[in-house]
Amino acid sequence: MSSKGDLTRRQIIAKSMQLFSVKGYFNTSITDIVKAAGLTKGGLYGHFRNKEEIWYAVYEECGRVWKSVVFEGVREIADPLARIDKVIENSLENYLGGKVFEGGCFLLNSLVDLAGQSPDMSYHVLKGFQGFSKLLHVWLEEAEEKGLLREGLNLVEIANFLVISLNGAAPLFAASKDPAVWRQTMGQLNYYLQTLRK
Amino acid sequence: MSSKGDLTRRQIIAKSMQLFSVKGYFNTSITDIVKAAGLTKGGLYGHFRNKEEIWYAVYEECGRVWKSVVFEGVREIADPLARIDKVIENSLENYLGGKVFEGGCFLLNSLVDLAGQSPDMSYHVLKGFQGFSKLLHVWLEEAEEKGLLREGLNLVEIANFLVISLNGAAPLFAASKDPAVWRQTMGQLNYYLQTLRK
DNA sequence: TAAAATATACCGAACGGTCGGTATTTTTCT
DNA sequence: AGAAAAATACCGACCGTTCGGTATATTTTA
Repeated sequence: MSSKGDLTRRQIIAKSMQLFSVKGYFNTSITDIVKAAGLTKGGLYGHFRNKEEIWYAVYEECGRVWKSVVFEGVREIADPLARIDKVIENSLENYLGGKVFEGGCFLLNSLVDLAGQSPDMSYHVLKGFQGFSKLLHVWLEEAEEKGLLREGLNLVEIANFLVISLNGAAPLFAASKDPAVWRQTMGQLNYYLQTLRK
Repeated sequence: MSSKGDLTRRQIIAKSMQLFSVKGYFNTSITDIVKAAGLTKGGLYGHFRNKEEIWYAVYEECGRVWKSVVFEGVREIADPLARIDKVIENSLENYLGGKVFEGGCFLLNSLVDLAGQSPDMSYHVLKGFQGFSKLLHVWLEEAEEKGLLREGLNLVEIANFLVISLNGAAPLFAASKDPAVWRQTMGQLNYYLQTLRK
């Protein structure tokens, strides 16, 4: 399972994830990756057929990392609204503000980089964000059933708005490196969610 | 003033703006621009010394376009909160949802593309967003002085949050092409601003 | 006809990707 | 266990192409 080649493959993915996050997919060259991973081109192409295949591997790994950070300590929270609070906190403080990526977020970078260019790849990322929104939506419905929310709210719209706001914080934090970006976003999203409560 | 060369220059800027919006700066080649503008390389390099200079020209032009769309019909609004409402509506419905760009927003694309790569260029874009936030902040202060807002609000944080949310809508709309993205953002930001009123 | 604008032809560097060949492991056989 | 065989991992040179950019020739405009 953990043979030498497997380790190298994981190293390629890890380094590529960082490079794609900072430089973007198109502006990261195979040479960049190869240098960062301490390899040569020939070595790399023994593990991946082409550059796109590296992206898909990074995407999967990034999804795992994202889930582990964003949903940490969430499952055991009974109150669905507190669960959402926790996910927002994890997303901003730990995922974005933490040391997950050196630069901007790989997922958002990919969305911007690939939109209107590589439909297949960007579709994957978009589906991921939609899945996230869907999950928040389910939790909001759960909150509604428990009578925690005010009447007549558009839950789909609220879920999407949360995802959109979280996404907006990413590029501005990446460019400014100012923690105030995610702190203020957290503050306002907390307030916003508070206003939805009964 | 409107000599043939001037017209060509404007054409280069217009086409580059579209290409940068869709493909991003690094993944747009000079050849792409030249083909779109109906020129050859030699012709282009008579107008710009290098690719970066094209970006700066596009940035300035984009700023003009952005202002003209986002602040349309805003000056004559006396109520500062209504002014903010209008700017949000213009940003989402006309700037983002309108036909200003074929793909994503050039400004956000630049922020993502250039962050951690070209400090000079990304600094320009960041300053622009900060200026936008500052303007919203001034309007919020005006609203506070007029007694339109609840007490004890963090106006800087609110202004930044508005900019962040507007920014978050851009990549998701660019990738999905679904107008619901900006419509729902508009709905929730309207609601959010409403809760701040006295 | 002089100047401005554009086209042509080309440069060196870097791109993604391939290839033959060589270490290095891992498996198989005795 | 230890040698032989097979599979794996890796290197470094090189492919065709495209990159941003330049020098010069030709056309167009005023």
